[in-house]
Amino acid sequence: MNSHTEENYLKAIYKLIEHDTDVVTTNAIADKIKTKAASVSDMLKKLADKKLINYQKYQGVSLTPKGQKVALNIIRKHRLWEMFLVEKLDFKWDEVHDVAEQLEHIHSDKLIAEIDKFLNYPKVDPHGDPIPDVNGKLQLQKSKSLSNFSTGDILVITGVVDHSPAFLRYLDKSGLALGFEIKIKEIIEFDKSLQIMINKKNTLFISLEVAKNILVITK
Amino acid sequence: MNSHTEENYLKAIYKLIEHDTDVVTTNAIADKIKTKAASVSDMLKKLADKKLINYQKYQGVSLTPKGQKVALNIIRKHRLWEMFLVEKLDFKWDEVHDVAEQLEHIHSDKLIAEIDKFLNYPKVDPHGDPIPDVNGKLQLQKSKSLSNFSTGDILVITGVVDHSPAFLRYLDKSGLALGFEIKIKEIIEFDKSLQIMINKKNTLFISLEVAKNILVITK
DNA sequence: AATAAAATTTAGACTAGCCTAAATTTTATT
DNA sequence: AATAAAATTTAGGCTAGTCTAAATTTTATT
Repeated sequence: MNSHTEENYLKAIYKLIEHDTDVVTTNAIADKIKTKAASVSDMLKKLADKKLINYQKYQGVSLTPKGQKVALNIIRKHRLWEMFLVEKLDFKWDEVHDVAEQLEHIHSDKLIAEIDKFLNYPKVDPHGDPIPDVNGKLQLQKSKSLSNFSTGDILVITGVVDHSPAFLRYLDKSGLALGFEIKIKEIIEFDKSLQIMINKKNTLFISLEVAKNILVITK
Repeated sequence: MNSHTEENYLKAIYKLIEHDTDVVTTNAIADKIKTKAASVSDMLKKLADKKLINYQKYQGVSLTPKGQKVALNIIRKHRLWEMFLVEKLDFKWDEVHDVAEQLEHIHSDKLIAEIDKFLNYPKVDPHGDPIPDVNGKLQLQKSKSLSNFSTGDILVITGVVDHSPAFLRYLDKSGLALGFEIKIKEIIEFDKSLQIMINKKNTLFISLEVAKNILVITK
């Protein structure tokens, strides 16, 4: 049986590995799940015994196929639950994380299959993150950060990098949401901030920091 | 913080006290939650320290108002989740218990309020059990066991005593469901089994044991 | 290459919950 | 009322997961 805690470790490792390196450090994990490095070391030994991770003392860890499967299943459940909360229960996209963090550990294949059906098999969650399928397959994200584009480019918002409620509420307040069209009117020389037009209607200035955290595809 | 385990103890105590005595024994609790009496003794001390139960060594336990509130809140969540599973996700009434047993421990007031709203504020769960309101108030059940009635009585099924999947599936197979009308055609002298007519259409024999586990009100 | 700093692991201890076996208290029976 | 049986509690131990402090290994810097 996979405990709640074990699942959280595997998910953390998966997420740390996802974009960056091919190996995660003990400290990075400790940081991510808000525990101490010593506790992580303990747990890594146990996960390795169960063949869920590849682990050599002092050398960092990666997930075995078995561990990756567990991690992706948790992520699938997390994202489906987030979708459910937003689509069916009127949660805002900045309110779903903590509850989904609990719901993702409910064990019932039927339950998650029915939720998936109830939501009509969504491909992405409310933040634009892809939802792995039952086999752990992920649609690869071809979107890039808004900060990579140039004046005149016309783009569509597909996701966010930062998922913090503070950032998400800022986007709401600025009238930015997934699926909205953005045209880069100007990139300000001084601080690289962007003047953008949203849905051909409103113009808005956003900082480089904000632009970095908005994911888009070209239209 | 109320742990998962703590909540299960309080729920068990509530359910054991519900109909019968005013005090529960250690063994009864051990039995209910499938643990050993020694473990229960340990836990009772802790619950008493937290003022969740009234407990004197060797004298059995009852819930304090604080403990009762926790128990009723868990029961509320359990029954709302069962309702959700049946009404929205196509679960059968014999399939919901184990999943609801997990879902009842999710902590989020907003979540359960939204589920309640989504279901349009149901008063009873799929088994006919009343759903406590946010304050822990319970609609009192005025239904009685079908075994208490006599030939000629016309009744409506409102609930079940036994909640086991086996019994529930037997009812399904026999064409019995909540809200259905029953007329007692005859009570067989020999074994007190009943011949009943369902919804003025089909007749059926049921054992005394089965009759005892069906709750009804007079029409 | 040697050493200092940083990262990681080990040792030893703690808590929540559980267990078995032994001791104690209550209840039932003579 | 005394004793046997049943119920309950205590004592002592176990596991999962956490922690701090100390030891070890790796990495960075001189």
